[in-house]
Amino acid sequence: MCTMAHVLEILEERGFVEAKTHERELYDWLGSGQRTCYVGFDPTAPSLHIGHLIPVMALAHMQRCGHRPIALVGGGTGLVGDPSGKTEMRQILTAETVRANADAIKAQLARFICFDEDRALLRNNADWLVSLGYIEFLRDIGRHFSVNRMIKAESYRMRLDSDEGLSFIEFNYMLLQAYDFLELFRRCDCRLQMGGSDQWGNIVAGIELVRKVCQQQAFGITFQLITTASGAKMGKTAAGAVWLDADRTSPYEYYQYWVNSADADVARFLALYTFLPMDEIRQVAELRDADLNLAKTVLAFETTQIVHGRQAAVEAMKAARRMFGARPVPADLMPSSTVPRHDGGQREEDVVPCTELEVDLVAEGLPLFKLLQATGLSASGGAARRLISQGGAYVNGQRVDSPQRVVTMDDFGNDGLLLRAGKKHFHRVRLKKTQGHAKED
RNA sequence: GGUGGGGUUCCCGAGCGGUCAAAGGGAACAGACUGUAAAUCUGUCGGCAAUGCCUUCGGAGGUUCAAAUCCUCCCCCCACCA
Repeated sequence: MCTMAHVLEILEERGFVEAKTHERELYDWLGSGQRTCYVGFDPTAPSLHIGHLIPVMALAHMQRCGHRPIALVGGGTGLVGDPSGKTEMRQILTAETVRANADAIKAQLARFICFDEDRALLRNNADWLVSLGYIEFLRDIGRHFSVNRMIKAESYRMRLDSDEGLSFIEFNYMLLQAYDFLELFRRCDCRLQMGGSDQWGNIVAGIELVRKVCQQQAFGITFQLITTASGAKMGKTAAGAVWLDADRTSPYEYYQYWVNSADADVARFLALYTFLPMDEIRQVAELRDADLNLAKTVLAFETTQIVHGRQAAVEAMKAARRMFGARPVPADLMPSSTVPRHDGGQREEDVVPCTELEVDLVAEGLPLFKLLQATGLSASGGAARRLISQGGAYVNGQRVDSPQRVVTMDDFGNDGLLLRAGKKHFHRVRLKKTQGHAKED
């Protein structure tokens, strides 16, 4: 257990914290022993995405400082849907979906947090919420809540003022989340809840419930809403969210998301999304212009390594280096990073997205726009034709100038054919023997 | 339950019988410039075997040579009133 650094100082220094309750008492409480804290995750999808990373990293820092994090999967609250900060009503999930999603999320959390020997706990609030009796809940919990206060809460304001309105089921969400806190306090001596800034109202409600019911002090921390330098939410790309699940977002794409970070975001993201020491991260301030790309390499490598493992991260980096010709990271830049500093052996593993085509399809010539469409580089034939006519299509590094371009066997080398759309989107196409006459070799 | 206002292409939002695949903005994509950055400028932005054809304006019918635009019924949302 590391005792030299106070977790609150770490979280503050790295830019996580937006607000906290009872600052003095919270600081003392966290500094005087092993504590238990929790963050809730609604299992609305079978994978976490980059937007979830802040609370996940915060839990990881908690554990690294010797505390015991609880990841609370909202199997019960997921059946209700949190309206906080949402402009639209959540889709209501079935119990089976919630259960499956919770299992998947647990596996992903394990990449950040060690669950061995109860060093961290995973709980599902379905365990206590689903069996609640309505009348009993109203009498025991509901009586502690003032509707007057609730409707003034910022978290409900948006929906209360909107055209969409707020349904009663959603209005109850605050009570359920407050009740979660009470249950975790009782079951696990958990006195700290953390969450996004939109969770402030729900967290405070829980703190008050613990005080009213148990006469005990509990605490809350909310995190900054992290946006990119251009103001966009984290993890939004044209293709949708950037997922932690390798089947939804490949390690290569994940790496690319991070390496494409804006200059202004690099240092901030290193602090938030990696575990590298802050004094090394501060070096980034001295980098200028293209040198910042080196820091982006470190950022992308570290983040990818945490989620997908070292092997995948190395491959993603090598692929990026091959495609974009990035320079190796010098030894003195962020030395704590385990990013490979030199080009290692020439592995031919290719993590660039790859499609296999049957030889027969190519033998008589395949229009390029069809191929662009088939590989997903273009959404439709029309989009592919547009891409070509705008000069954004490349075959083996050569810009294609004719919309009539046909791909033939001559375009395929040992590595197949490398397609490129625009500056950043690569796709490899390999040939496979057509079934039926696979005998020639 | 009453009255009024709405549901338009990824989002916001015009259109209110033909000239509408549907203004404008945003997002996105491509090009130029670059550093796989930002900003800027330019172009594109429903689908297709493409000087044409097909699908789209909450749903189902109807009127008309012609409908996102008019009529009928239905579904959903909002506001005020009860």
